[in-house]
Amino acid sequence: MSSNICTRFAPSPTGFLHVGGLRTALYNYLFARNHAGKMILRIEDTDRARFVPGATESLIRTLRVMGIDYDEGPDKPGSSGPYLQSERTDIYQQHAEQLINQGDAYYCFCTPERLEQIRKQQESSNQQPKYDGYCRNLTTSEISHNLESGKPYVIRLKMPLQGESRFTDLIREEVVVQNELIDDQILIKSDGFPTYHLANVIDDHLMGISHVIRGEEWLLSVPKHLRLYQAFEWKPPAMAHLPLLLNPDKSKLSKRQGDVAVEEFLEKGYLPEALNNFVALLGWNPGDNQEIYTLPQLIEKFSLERVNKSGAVFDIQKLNWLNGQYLRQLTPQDRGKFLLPHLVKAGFDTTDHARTEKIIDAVYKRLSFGAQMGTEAVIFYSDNLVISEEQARMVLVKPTSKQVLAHFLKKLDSVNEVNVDIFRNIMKEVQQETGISKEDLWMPIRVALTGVTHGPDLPVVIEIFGKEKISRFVSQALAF
RNA sequence: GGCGCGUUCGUCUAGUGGUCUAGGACGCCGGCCUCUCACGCCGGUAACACGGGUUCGACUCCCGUACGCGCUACCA
Repeated sequence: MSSNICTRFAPSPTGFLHVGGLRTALYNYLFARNHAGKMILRIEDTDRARFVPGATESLIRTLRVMGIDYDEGPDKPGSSGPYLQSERTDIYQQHAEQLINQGDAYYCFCTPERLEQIRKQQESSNQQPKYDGYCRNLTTSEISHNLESGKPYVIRLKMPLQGESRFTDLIREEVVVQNELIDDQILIKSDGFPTYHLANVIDDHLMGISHVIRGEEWLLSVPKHLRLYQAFEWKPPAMAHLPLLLNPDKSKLSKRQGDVAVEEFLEKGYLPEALNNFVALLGWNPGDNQEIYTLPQLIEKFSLERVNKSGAVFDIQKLNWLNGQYLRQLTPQDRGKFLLPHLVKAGFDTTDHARTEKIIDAVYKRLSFGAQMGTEAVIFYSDNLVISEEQARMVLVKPTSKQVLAHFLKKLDSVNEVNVDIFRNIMKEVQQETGISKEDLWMPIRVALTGVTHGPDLPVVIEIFGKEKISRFVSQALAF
């Protein structure tokens, strides 16, 4: 780890890891590893009102499952800690004071009510809402009087009133913002905690972050951050603002339109590798025609230059396809290990290991994700024939079907057990005796055994069923 | 409203002035395999937002318009 490249993923503990957060974390990880640099996990928990107990632990757990193996974080102490911003308040306080002393920040005693009022005024006159600078020029005696009388205050950044801020983003290139439009951002809230803007600048500097890779929603606050770096006389890190992940209707990806929590995808039986692969390709592409990449391959190929500028729709269909690809690539052992819990979750009896293995083997090619095990394997766990679809019912009422079923049952009675060879023999004999073949021959048996017109190969099904169950089901079908 | 960012098949994207009658993938449609569905294989459908420039030549460069999204909090 000889390079000076260092990235960070800095979520706030307000809930589960979001797929958008996963992508941000992944890009930070890929970039760091690609440059033989390191990555830090920092928890931005300065908003006490939105803090969710357990969220930090959940975030850490999910990142671990996803294989995003950062170098330092709350659970991995290193030289840059502490990694919880709530444990760094002294640092922020100290730096805020420095800013005040330098004249780069000022105390503001305005009440929320006054702030609300000026905002309303500005909005009604179609102006950009912005602090009016009332406390910018308070005299020192006014300030000390307010302070001494215990008046609540915040500390604000003193932004230049004119000129422009320009910076180069690694993804968006040149960005220019007029300074007069930038608010005197609150740096320290009245509860003494810093806002994101102050904390992230101080931490990024102190932790030696070389590249800030985060969502596009932060793009317009970069000038404020740059002003801070300037005031502290620090070298700002390189910036890369990622395009947003979108709902199918192109709005910002949200819970309202399907799942967004990584844990939920994991729960449903999506493989971490597939999720990473999919999410990596949302907004970035290595330029070849490959679709499936291992994590090491992603690391090797990743570059910020190839990150797109525009938002990407999270297309569940493609994820399903990709996850199916990964599922089918698994070794039989891994497949069994991965799919078994979903059989259990569906409430099926898995105590017979050999049988369970056969069932998994019979259906895995039909799955996009693990939870589909419940519907795909249900045919092996029902005790009675249930005809649930119209198509299946139509098969059974055909006269030829009754004929096939009757002959089949008679043949079945003459054997002691059923295996693939015996089954095939019986079918051949039924065909010869009835003159019925192909679909008219096989489909009645399929429907009689499974209740539906689709499913795994019949020989596979009959071997898992066994003679007794086959006989019972066919009798039921005959009586239908 | 103001400001910022963006705009290639329905979706993810390749494309960095001529190789584009625009390539790949998902989806969809058709075919093969087959008792069925799925898998797999083969084929098809479908896009440069619009208008001006610049240039011998624009998907590619510039400007404008439209549309989308983001920011506009004592939230991150």
